Amino acid sequence: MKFESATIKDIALKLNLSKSTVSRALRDSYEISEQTKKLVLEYAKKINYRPNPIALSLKERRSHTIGIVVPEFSNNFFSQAINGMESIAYSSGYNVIITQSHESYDREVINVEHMAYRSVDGLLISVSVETENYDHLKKLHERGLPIVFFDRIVEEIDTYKVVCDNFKGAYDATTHLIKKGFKNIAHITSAEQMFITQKRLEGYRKALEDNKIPFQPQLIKYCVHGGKITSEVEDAITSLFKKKIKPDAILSAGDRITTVMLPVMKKLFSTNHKVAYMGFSNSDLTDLFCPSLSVIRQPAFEIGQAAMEQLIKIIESKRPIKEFNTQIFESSIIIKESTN
Amino acid sequence: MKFESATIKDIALKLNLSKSTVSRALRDSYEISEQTKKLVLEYAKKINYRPNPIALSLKERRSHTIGIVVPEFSNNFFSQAINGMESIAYSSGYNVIITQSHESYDREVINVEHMAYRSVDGLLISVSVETENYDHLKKLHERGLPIVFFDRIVEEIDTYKVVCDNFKGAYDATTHLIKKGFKNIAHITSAEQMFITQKRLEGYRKALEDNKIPFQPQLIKYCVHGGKITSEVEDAITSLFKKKIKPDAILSAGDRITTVMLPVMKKLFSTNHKVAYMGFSNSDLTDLFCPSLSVIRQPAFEIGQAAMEQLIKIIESKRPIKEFNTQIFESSIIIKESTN
DNA sequence: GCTTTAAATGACATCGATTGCGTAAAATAA
DNA sequence: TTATTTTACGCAATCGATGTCATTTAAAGC
Repeated sequence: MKFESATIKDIALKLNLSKSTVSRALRDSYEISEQTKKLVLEYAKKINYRPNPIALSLKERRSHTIGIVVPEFSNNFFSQAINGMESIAYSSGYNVIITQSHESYDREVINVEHMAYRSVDGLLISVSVETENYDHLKKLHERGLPIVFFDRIVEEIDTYKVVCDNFKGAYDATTHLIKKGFKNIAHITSAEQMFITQKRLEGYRKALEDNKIPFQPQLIKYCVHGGKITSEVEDAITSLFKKKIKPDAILSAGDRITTVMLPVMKKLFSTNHKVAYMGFSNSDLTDLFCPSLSVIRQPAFEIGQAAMEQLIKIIESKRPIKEFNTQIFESSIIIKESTN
Repeated sequence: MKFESATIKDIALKLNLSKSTVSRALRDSYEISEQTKKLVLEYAKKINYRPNPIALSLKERRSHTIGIVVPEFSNNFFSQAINGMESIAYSSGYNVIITQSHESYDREVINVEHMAYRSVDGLLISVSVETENYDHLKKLHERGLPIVFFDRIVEEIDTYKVVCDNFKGAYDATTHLIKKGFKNIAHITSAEQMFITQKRLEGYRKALEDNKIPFQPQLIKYCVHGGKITSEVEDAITSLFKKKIKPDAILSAGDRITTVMLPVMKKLFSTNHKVAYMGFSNSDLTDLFCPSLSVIRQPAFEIGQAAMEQLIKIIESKRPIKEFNTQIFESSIIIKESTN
């Protein structure tokens, strides 16, 4: 099955003109007489002519398409960020292609390369939890592909980055828990090597320190798959509650971990085990939970917008940009029943 | 900023060969001597040569890319369906491009046309709630673009379709509510013109009929934006509870409506207003709700897989396919506290 | 009536890769 | 030795659109 489209050649043949003339008429060139233009435009409309973007991409080496790679869009933070990106892209005349890495390094490499070699003018990416080697991105970046990182950024590649103040988010949340009287605050977080994991941990530690609560390493649990695999969260929780000093509160880093943690707790402790919960989450549904969940919410839409704006700036700049900054957005903590 | 890649020409120039020879060597043609092949392959590897997919698409009029258009991927049904589609596409050597219509007819038209004219070999689509005119799809379909519909299908276009048994889903859910003793079962549903809305309503009515419960039209409320706008759900609920016969149960059609309905009820009736809830939803979080939610769950992943399989079948078939069928999957009802 | 000049249009190369056809050189057959 | 076949490669067209550089035509100038 093949999908055929009208081309400039069809118009030229029909009207007994050359391809060049038709092309110029369509682009409203001053060199073409009004009469001819009218003729061409009318016929083009009649046969529903559309320029073939593939041919244009080949010629112009531009596709007006931007690639987005996120771990998963069932994660609300990412789907909201994508909405922000789309809003900017569409109003700037760009289209958007989206793929998921499913937290897999291999899939991320495939997607990134497919997009790069397939035409995108630039790339917005939040790396997978597995990604520790950045060669696939470095290589493309060095060869001139504009890249902007958001949320899960790669420190060692010098370009624009857009993140949330993860330190402060975790600091504020931890402080809130401390103020509520919790002393043994566990922190279930994502893979250790991730930049945002480190920042969140720092915020957590600083809050403890500022409140003169000793840091207990055994209260920190890493989930190497970012909570994608339920059992890792289960293992983390099990091992936390095996210790003689049991946590009275849990701070979770990441949407996935937050939402997986709750059913796991329910499953493990059928009785009303009183533990406070607080977590990073952009889900709209946490209010409906039992108990309703206190969360750290990130301005995902705005982060997406900012990242897209920066990327388009790079793409459209005439000369290579040398100075890059990192935009930092504030998250907000929303207090509900789970930390009472 | 431009992103430059090595081309066949670069290799040809360097090795003093013609482009054709290089091309054939890379494709391991029998016409090329082993020696030359080795030379070319080695140099290609050295400079990290990749064929330019844009040029290939132009030439072959095939892109090995499939377009997916869904209303929103924050809707779990769609994100799960997409995962199913990706799994099949990747293992068949296709890449996938995804866009959201955001339940907007205009955006859907733009996305569909962008994809069609941009290169996709085929299209998987679930139409937006606003879409009542199908010309944008008909036009492309008539011109030979392979299209497969899933979930929100378009009846009047003759191609493969993959859906859930919406009639049965609604029938089973309503039957369950009736068996639990509920008599005044309201049905809050999506836009009236949608095929799945009609089927679900039919299932609902049949269940009433089979149980000798009179159908009350005032218990049916349509949300023309499919619940995307909170106020429409609020209005629906308000008007339901204004009547003298108040509903004792609500059956909601659609993920969005289901999850919006609950906070709205909470907001409108702060006291413990005892109403049973049941709804179509593929969210993983409904278990955490207060009360945990009885749902009709659709096999979204499998639906996505099936749709992609059918599409690839059309794309790869040598001769036009004339006979199309509609695959129907069973949904399952999961009983929790909200219908007790 | 012949030259200059502007206006309108066409021919052709280009972007990167593929491919049908043609052909020089080498190998084989007669 | 000459004729034929095989091997190994190059040329050029193609896909759709753009842009440079002619070229034609007509109007204006002398």
